[in-house]
Amino acid sequence: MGISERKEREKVEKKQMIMAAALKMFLEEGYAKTSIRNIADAIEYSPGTIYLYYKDKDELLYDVQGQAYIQLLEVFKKKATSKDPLKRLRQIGKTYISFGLTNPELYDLMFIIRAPTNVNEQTHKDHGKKSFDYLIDCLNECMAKNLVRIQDATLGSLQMWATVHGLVSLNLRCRLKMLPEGVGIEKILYASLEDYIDLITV
Amino acid sequence: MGISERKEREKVEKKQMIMAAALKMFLEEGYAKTSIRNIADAIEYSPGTIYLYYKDKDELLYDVQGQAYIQLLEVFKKKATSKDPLKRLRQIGKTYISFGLTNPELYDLMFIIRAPTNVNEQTHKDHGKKSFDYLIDCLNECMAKNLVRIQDATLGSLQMWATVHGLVSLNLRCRLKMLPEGVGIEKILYASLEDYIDLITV
DNA sequence: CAAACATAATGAATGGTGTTCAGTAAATAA
DNA sequence: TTATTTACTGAACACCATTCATTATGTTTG
Repeated sequence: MGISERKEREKVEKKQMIMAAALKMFLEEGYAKTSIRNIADAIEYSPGTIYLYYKDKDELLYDVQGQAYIQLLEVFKKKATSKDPLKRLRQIGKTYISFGLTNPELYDLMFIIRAPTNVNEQTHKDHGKKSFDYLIDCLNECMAKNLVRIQDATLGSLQMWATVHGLVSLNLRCRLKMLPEGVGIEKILYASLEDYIDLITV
Repeated sequence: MGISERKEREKVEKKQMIMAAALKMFLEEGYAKTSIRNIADAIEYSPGTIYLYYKDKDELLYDVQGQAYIQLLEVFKKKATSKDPLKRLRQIGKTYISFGLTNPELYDLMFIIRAPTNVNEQTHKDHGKKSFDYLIDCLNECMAKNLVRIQDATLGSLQMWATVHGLVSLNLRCRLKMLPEGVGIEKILYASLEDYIDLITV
């Protein structure tokens, strides 16, 4: 009997439909301003239905975060492909900043906001590791070729990630207003990254 | 007639009383979980009264943020006082990380969370600038003595701030779970800072 | 085919939230 | 003493996340 299979498929599809609607609304209006009722309205179901597929609003966020991590990794794999590991390191950094600048709401969901009750550490452990490993691998290659002044790839990756995340998140939260005006903030962020990579190169 | 003066004083005192209660509860329970009603209960006034002193919950946050910036600057002035600018730079970085680790909720209020409706850019422009200038001055002194490989003090300060903020905020949001376990996260943060300063020193 | 069962969806109800505002009480001025 | 200003109240409004008894639909069994 293929009925239970079909039902299973429909269930998965409906869950994806809910997630897609939620993601769209999170990006357009922000997580906080998107209510379960709004999502229910958008997909033309009652609020209660959403709770048949997601335990609570947090759970919905975790799913969206996982999706976002996949997106980020895909962008890395598309944009940071130079054979030269040092060039690739620059590409990774640029791609990350560009990702944060062009998808501010998505970036927010992934790295900045806090779910009302908890954080799903597993989401970040699992998905986050893949992107982080992409950086570690690149840095390891740089180290093997003696291109960078870094002893530990993990520590070096953490430092570079902290730098770009710091830049992006401070900008997203309008905490860079004390910088001299006139010059475009985006230019400054990229320049700061370039400087950082110049610092670590031999 | 000193009556209006007294009234003015009482008004200021009451506002401070509200802010103190709010700050206490923000730190204990977090901004989101603290309701105007809770604050009103704590100070034994009705919810409506709070709106006589603060336009909305956002405004209350801005006031708390201003207070927090003052605190941060005071810690800098107390803990980062070495005559040697390079040592002072290390002290500033350490102090910042320590501030974020020991006051996670306060750090959250200042640099991570978003007020429901807006961000008061002026708060960060004004208060933030003072702390940021403390860093710029230090870096300028390092540059004058040819101690660091940095061309632009503002850009250099931004980079260093991004690094420490990145470290602290990623940790606060449990985004460092992919790091090898066992080693204390705090140690790693401080080590990462040390590495960074080693990088920029001549 | 009809009855029994399983699944899916509903939507009102609960207990919260920020915010407003007509009404009241107290302090001051006339 | 009366009038006026000021401070405060707390019920009311429109929302929120979440729950759950009820209903509707689809599937299986006798």
